[in-house]
Amino acid sequence: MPSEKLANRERRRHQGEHRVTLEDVARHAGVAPITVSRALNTPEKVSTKLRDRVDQAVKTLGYVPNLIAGGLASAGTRVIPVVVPSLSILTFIEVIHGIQQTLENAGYQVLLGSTDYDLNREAALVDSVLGYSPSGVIMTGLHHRDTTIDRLRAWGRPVVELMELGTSYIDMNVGVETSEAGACMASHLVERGYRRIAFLGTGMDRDYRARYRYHAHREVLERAGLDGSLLFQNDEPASYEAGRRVFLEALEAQPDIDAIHFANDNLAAGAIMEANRQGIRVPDEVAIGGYLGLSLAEHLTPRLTTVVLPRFEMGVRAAEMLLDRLAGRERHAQRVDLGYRLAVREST
Amino acid sequence: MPSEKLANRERRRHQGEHRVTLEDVARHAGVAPITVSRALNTPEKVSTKLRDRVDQAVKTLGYVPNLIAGGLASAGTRVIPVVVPSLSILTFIEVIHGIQQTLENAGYQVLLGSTDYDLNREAALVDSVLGYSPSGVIMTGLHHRDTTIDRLRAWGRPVVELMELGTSYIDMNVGVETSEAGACMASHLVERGYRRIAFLGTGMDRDYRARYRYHAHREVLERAGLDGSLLFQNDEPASYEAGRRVFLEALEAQPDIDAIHFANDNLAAGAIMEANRQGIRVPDEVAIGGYLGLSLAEHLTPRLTTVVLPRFEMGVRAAEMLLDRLAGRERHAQRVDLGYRLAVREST
DNA sequence: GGAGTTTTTGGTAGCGCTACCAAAAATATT
DNA sequence: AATATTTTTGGTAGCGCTACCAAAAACTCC
Repeated sequence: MPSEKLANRERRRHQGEHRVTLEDVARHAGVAPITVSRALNTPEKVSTKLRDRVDQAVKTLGYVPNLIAGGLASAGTRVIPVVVPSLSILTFIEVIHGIQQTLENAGYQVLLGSTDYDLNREAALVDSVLGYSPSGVIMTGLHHRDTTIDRLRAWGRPVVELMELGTSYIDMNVGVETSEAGACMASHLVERGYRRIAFLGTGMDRDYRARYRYHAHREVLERAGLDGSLLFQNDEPASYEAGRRVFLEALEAQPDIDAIHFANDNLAAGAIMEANRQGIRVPDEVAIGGYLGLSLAEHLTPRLTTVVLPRFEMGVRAAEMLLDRLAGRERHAQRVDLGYRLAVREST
Repeated sequence: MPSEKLANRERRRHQGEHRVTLEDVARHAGVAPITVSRALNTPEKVSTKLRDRVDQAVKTLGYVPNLIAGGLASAGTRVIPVVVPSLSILTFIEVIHGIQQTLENAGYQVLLGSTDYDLNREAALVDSVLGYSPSGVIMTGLHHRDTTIDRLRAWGRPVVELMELGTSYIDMNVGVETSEAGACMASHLVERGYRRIAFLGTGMDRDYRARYRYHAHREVLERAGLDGSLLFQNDEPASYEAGRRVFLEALEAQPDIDAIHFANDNLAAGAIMEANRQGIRVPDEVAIGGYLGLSLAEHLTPRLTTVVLPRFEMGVRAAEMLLDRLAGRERHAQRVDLGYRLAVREST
């Protein structure tokens, strides 16, 4: 014969770890739970008198709203996952900064995910973070596994893909025409009269945006009747040291190189600093151009010519596009080209 | 007379937005919902046969676990808020990187919060993120509002405070003795024979760790019979440009300064690069020391002498301490001194 | 074959809040 | 004063999963 079951109100979970709930606040304030919920979330629907009582009870009891329960009840949280390929590259750091600042000011929280340039890892990460019923998602880049694209499209909530612009994106896209940006620097070097122009990068097997810029670079050179195949790369992550190394490798392999288009400013800066140490005069002996627009570029000797990518603004804009969608506004186009600009300085 | 109420099963929320639930998976696999939950979360408690059926159903239906509901049911999520004062300062970026990589590899997600050095904002942020029933929290620094300290202590889950070490911390503390680190550089400069040593910083009204290092610097100098009051600062955030500016201000105000202790490497690097442009020979005319250990320090000409703070490792360690606590292990002490090291290079 | 133990599977109330429906109170209009 | 409308407040089932309790099945030992 079955043992006697506990009465409903005797059957409690998590014995011994009681936290103040909205129910407690309601009892303390002498109102219904839904009135407490309204006082906190839509105060304009509650009379001043009751609002004051609720606020007093919240303070007195030290109540912290359980956003998990609220999220379950309302089918969503104020969390926004931001998925980037790397947290050790300044590009993404500044973008995250722009996103985080904008979202936090709007009362949202950023859930940070890093894929290490692995699309399978990205797919698993997306599945994981969607479990938190976020309000929207911000992804980096347009390259994903088909499963990821299908999942996010089917999900039906706002998705922003940032960094490079493309013609096929899940929901919204903000960034720059990365190939054009590469072509811009290549054109600049050609117009400056350099003839033996190399492209130097690292980790380009994973960083397809750098590959796009190299392809554009190559096209510009070949259209100008120059050799576009001068490519030097290794598998290291981008760093000053990697820039230093690949710079020396390139000059040793091809001493007649008269200009170098670096895949990014970290590499270019590493090269310029090494050139300074070795007495290689930039741009007299070899011109150097970069990509990104790191603030360091303005302080080097010589100051670095670079293509400036508006990273912080990209983050801000991605967040704003998402927030507008969430608020039912359509202030932004679905695809926003932030543009880049060529900062011509002393190194070319 | 009251209108007829909907039957319970006819009364549904969120009409028109059905997502696959664990219940659907259970029906499809022909098992109870709790068996699906077990298959996904504790598979060793489910027979192979049923596990396979569940996995198949998950794939077929494209089920994504609702972590909100799971979090409510189990009184917690696998989210870890990480609260830092700024996302534009490399120090914290590298720490976040260490945290995020370690937590993500352990199946946790980082919720990113930034306080902009405002303790009131920090208090509000803490209240907000606790609402997600996180497993633990990582804070930056030991200075908080009393309300924040009380709240986190009462919360009763793991809390790690990182960056500087102290004697009073909420739960766990990992970092370095920041005053000693400041004293270390000051001692080095004194031992090198410099007599007119200035301390240069920015934003020190907010950055109390920099103030601690200055106080320690001052003590070392005065104990050596030197003038410890040579302090130059402004209110800008730390940047190469700020470093450049405050460097020129200091030299103009006190041309006899023969060494400078910078509050961080960004400032020091800005100064070195400006010195290069203006033909000021470092360390011959003025020695320069920094704090942090930025990788840039090794590439400047002259290479920067600095106190290296293990930032990435600090992040990794903070995350590991939290994870150990969550797993019921006690591999780490509650207070971990990571130590710093003085990297003596060419600039002193 | 039966008793005892362990493993596997299941039922369901509850986690905390809110969407939905509705009642009560207050205000405006006639 | 009565009626109509608007504002404010309330009841409760349900959001999706799981802790807790329990039953069923499988296994071991005698």
